[in-house]
Amino acid sequence: MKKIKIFIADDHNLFRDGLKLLLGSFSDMEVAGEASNGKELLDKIDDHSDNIVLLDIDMPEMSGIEAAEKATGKYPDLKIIALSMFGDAEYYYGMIEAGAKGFLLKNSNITEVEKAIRTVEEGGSYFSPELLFEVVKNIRKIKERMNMLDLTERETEILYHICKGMSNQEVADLLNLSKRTVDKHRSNLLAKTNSKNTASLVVFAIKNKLVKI
Amino acid sequence: MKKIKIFIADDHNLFRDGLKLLLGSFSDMEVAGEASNGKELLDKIDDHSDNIVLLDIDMPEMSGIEAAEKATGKYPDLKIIALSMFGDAEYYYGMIEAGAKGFLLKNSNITEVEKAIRTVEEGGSYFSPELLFEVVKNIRKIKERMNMLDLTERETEILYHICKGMSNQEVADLLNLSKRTVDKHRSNLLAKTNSKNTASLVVFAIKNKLVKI
DNA sequence: TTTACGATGGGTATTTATACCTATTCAGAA
DNA sequence: TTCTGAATAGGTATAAATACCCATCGTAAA
Repeated sequence: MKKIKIFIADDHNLFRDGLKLLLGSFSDMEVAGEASNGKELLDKIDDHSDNIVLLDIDMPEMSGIEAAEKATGKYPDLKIIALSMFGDAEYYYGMIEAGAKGFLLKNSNITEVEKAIRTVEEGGSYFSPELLFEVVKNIRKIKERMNMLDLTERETEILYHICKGMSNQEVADLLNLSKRTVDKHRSNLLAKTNSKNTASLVVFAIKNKLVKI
Repeated sequence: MKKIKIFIADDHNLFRDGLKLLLGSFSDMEVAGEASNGKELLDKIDDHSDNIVLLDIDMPEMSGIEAAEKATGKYPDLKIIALSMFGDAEYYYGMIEAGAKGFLLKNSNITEVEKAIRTVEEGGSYFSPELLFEVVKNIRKIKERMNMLDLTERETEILYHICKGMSNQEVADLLNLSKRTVDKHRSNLLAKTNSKNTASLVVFAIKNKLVKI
């Protein structure tokens, strides 16, 4: 009997080890490999393109989404099931775009994980119902985020430095620009995000996860 | 043989189930109960005061710290081992104050968990070495946070309005104060939070949950 | 009953942010 | 190949924020 080979990428040893044991109860599955971050996943994924990958969204070094993008870029047939905590519903679209075939909450039970693995293994898709509910609930927020998502690279960069507490002059010196250029970018940021001043701009940036704090 | 009874409180089914299986490999331990949030833990903890509780810090409804405080208030001899993700080192002091006897990262392996359980069960304390390292690294930040916690009511109120995007003049009009008074409060806020301008003040406020966004 | 501190507000000065206007260059899309 | 838009930057002006100085009043703690 051909076993379903499963690869686990999660930064928590305890979680990986526990999941391994849980999956061990299914005689037709085996955990073929594991990684504690996205980089490691990419290094180890060679010749495993027929595997199921259980991929944690929230990992250090390289986020799950970034890892998923690169992995499906390399192996388009790779079957990725994203694992996320409750409240990470906003990463849903990112993961779908990155080619994930399934999306589970860590709050799921092993039966749901089993169902997801079997469905995806057979070429289908599986998305946790609770998560879909969350997504629908947050759809307005997501739309707002999409509307504003047309910040340019430069604007995003400058927004980051603003949130770090730098003045326009300091940002200009750092990036070898004229202060007037930074002024202009900052004005455009206010307009695009519909903010009236620095304070509301920073709140907007954090609320919409444009910057990490 | 008297078994070590272990209670697991974590909001992720998968994690709980996995941990249960992992602990099952030790013949002298048994998982006597579990809860998916702090409230449930408090409801179920009755007559289990001799147990070890593995308690996740980050839970919905009632945080791990709050749950730990209430639980040790009820059962001072309760042996709590906190579980946290990397980066939650700032909750270290809160958990210690709440009476936790141990602190583990979810990144630990089962051997370390076993060691922690046995040590705490025998009346000792166990703290993950990586976590202690993190704590030392973040000690300056923690001090800063402690220093700033003495924001006055007025300052907190004004900080809130600043984060809403109001100028000093607008805040003054709203609260029937002189603009100069608001100026002064704002300066004091910058000094107390060690921020250099509005942007870093807002980031600080959000990061330290002084305002909700 | 001093003493400390929060809340209030004024004087003055500088720096920074914000709002309009303008223009050039360059790359990619239509 | 024209055309759009991003990135660059200057002129000018006002508004806002920030940094020092200072004082008064009331309350609560030492």
